[in-house]
Amino acid sequence: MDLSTAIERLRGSGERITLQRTSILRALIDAQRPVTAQEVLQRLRADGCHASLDTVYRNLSLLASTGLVNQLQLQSRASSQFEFQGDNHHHHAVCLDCGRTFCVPHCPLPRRFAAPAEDPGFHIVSHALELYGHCSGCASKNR
Amino acid sequence: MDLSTAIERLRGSGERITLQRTSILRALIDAQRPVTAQEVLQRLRADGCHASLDTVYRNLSLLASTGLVNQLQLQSRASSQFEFQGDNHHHHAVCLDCGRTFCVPHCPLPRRFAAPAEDPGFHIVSHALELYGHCSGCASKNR
DNA sequence: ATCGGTGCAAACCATTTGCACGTTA
DNA sequence: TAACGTGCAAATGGTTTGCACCGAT
Repeated sequence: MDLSTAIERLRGSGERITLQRTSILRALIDAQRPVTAQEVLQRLRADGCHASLDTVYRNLSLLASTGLVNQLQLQSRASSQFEFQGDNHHHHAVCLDCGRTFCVPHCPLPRRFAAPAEDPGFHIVSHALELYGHCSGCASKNR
Repeated sequence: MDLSTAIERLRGSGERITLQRTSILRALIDAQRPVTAQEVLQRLRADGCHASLDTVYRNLSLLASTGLVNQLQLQSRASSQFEFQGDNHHHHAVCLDCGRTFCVPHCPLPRRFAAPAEDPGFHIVSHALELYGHCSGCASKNR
């Protein structure tokens, strides 16, 4: 999905299209990987768009509720990361050294997956898989 | 693994055995599922053990660094959850309504799993899988 | 013109930390 | 008794919120 499609979708759900909203979407699309709210703000500034951190949060949250953006809560990282939600289901690999997050297209989950033993009636609606390790950049630095 | 084994392991790595530490371990073992630091504190109080929240955090963090405790960061939940780390690898199912976390013994990951396309040299050391959905208790309430 | 969006500052809340005192080994 | 652990209170840092002004429709 590209920027203008995303904007049309937003407009379709009755939201106003502001400079900040457009820029935040563009920043996420440009990033190509999950980024923090702070990183979004920096990208906006670099882009010449004035916005405050609270506006970034407010909009990321709005975008997440429309499904255009996906919010990740990763282990051992203080702040959440946000990514533009293309239409493709995927997972993430997180570098334990630099905290950078990469996308992993493959999903190992079968259609039907075991329910928790303690609650066989648990109804699964979604899932998240994170791989933790060391990216090649950090691995070479540590050697 | 039981409480005394865990304590021996702690002692083995040169840590002092305090009343608080023992009680926190016991609370986690009793809980049988991941709980927040606050819940641990409540369990200590119910157990008649005086401790402050900071001590709970300090010890959970210490226990996590020794591997006796596993710290989970789940989506859409403000605070992290902690669980006693038995020797068994497992995953978690989180109820989107009540926030309760259940353990899922089965792991769908093959030994060798795809690396991120963007970084083929990424070295995976661990992973986490969370299933999100509705537990049977909440599902029946919502009906 | 209206109503939602934004910026600012202040509030919140989980978690962390400094320091003096208590406790384990 | 020598470290280390704990409690208290204060700091921290990401995120949220109240309110007055601004801008999109």
